[in-house]
Amino acid sequence: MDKLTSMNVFVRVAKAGSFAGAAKDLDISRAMATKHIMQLENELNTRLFNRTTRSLSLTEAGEEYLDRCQQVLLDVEEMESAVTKLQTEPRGTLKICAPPVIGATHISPAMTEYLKSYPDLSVEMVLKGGQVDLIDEGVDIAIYLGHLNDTSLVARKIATSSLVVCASPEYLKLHGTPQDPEDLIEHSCLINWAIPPRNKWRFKGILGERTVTVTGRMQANMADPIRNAAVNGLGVIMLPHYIVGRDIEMGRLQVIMEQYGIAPLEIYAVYPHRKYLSAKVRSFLDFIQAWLPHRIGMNPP
Amino acid sequence: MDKLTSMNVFVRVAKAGSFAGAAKDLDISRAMATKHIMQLENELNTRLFNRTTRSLSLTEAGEEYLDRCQQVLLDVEEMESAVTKLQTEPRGTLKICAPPVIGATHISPAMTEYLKSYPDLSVEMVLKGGQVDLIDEGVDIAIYLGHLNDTSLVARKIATSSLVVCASPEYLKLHGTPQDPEDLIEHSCLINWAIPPRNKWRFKGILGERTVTVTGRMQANMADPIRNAAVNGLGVIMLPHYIVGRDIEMGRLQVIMEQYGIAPLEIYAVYPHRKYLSAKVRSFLDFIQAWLPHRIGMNPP
DNA sequence: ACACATTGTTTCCATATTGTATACAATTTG
DNA sequence: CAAATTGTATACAATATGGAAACAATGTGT
Repeated sequence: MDKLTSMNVFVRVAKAGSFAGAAKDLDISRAMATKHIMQLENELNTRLFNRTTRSLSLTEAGEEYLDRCQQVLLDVEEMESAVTKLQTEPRGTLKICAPPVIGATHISPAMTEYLKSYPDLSVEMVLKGGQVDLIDEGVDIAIYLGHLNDTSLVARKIATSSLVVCASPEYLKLHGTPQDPEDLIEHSCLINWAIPPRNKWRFKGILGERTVTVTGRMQANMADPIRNAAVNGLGVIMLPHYIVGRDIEMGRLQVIMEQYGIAPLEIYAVYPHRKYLSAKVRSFLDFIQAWLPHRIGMNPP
Repeated sequence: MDKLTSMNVFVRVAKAGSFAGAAKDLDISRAMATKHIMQLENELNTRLFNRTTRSLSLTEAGEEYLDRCQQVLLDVEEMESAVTKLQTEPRGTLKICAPPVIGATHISPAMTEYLKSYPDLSVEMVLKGGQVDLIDEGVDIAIYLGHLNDTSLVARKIATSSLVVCASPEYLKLHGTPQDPEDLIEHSCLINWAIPPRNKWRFKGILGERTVTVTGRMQANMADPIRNAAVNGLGVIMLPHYIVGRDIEMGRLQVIMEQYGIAPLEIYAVYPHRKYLSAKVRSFLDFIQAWLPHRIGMNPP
């Protein structure tokens, strides 16, 4: 009895929640399904399912076995396609993590576009900011803003977005329009800690570079509240163009200090450093790297 | 034909360098060995061995297949023992990387002691300083000195060693004995870039902490040349006790500024962040953490 | 509450596969 | 150049595989 086959049957039974369902999926008899599972249980000397003739649930051991089985099966598949040099299609589940705004506005549309090409692939998106433990959470790819100094994660720059300083017209009318970086010290600058450059805003003018440590009436770890506050006249913000572009078009926000250069925000795709990269990860990285720069209104990196 | 069995046969054949040898190891007939390999080759549509009736060599595809096969087989074994809750003995090969001096003087003896308990385990030691790419090099555990800021590697503090400032008696007679941290600026301080605190020596005296940036006539990326130079009167060094302890005992070096406190050197074992830690890694970490602090002459962390 | 349908399991059996023994050709070694 | 050893091919016995049908257990619908 091929153990890998049995493992596969096990995974399918666990997913289907029934022997009969899995048997139909795999096009085998119900009898064989039980035999495979029994074989595994005998070899492991461990019950994998709690079954009362009518309902199925994984035991604790079964839960762990399932998790690892899937990994092993994927590894084997990867291995075989790598050796056969058959560039197999991405398949399985791609779990991706991104900051909320860019995730919702850009990564997610990219995802749906990407999925069209690969019917055997499904995707799981987690939108949250800050550092994520890729391994523990089983994340395949994370999107990070700005540089990340972590040697055992691999980061690939997939796009850049220009940073713009802006405020609502009302605010500027009330407090005046800052002309120089130093003027910002007197202003209320709203800070998003999740997006570089945080509270150290660096400008490149005719006279060289200048960095201003700004403060203000509001800080947050997400871009949306900050953007909103700025629209409502609470202060000056420095955010990537992809977040405030629309507000600027609509006149809700007004760009200031355009004469100064600001190093653009760099957007990275980050993935765990593995010896062999799975097809789905490699493929999506290539895709997003080609797709994103155009949509985000900037040149490719 | 059980594919995992076939994979195992393949690995054994590759290692033995012959079908007959592997067959004897596995206690099967030579005929079966060929059948297993042919089965794999047929499924993969790829030749794994170049065989001229009398000699064997892996094809390029075979090389890669071997590498991955071993990983998969280990994973499966790990999985089964994890699920069975049988704490299986460490087995396979443990590849460990350590800075040269501590590697030769402490890790290596620990290793031989440790190996006694586990007959199925073999070890591969790489002695080199600096950062190592654990994944690419297939290293299971690396020993680092001082703090490491890499979020996706896990670091466990396994010992500390006090740092001592010392110089040869001849040097001190010739240049005088420094009494205060500031005196060091006038002295030749030999720096080892591989061991913190490098050229920023921090002392804790009655009057608080003081950090001195030292310079001197020699720098190196390994402790030995520095130690040697100091013994030969080239200057003052700050090195962990486990390196210079013997020289101090023998009178070749003389400790100075003992009245100042120096934060001890922290010794870490670092391993890749994986969801499931293999028995051999977990077990060795526990061992070294219990073993090293006593031998290195310091309290456990 | 009760018949029914569906589920997981067991039994039986034809078929396919596995593994060994043996024979054979090719090649190295003494 | 003989002898031993290697990888492979063939034949055959033992075993395992997989499906059909029977069976027992449990929800479900009326």
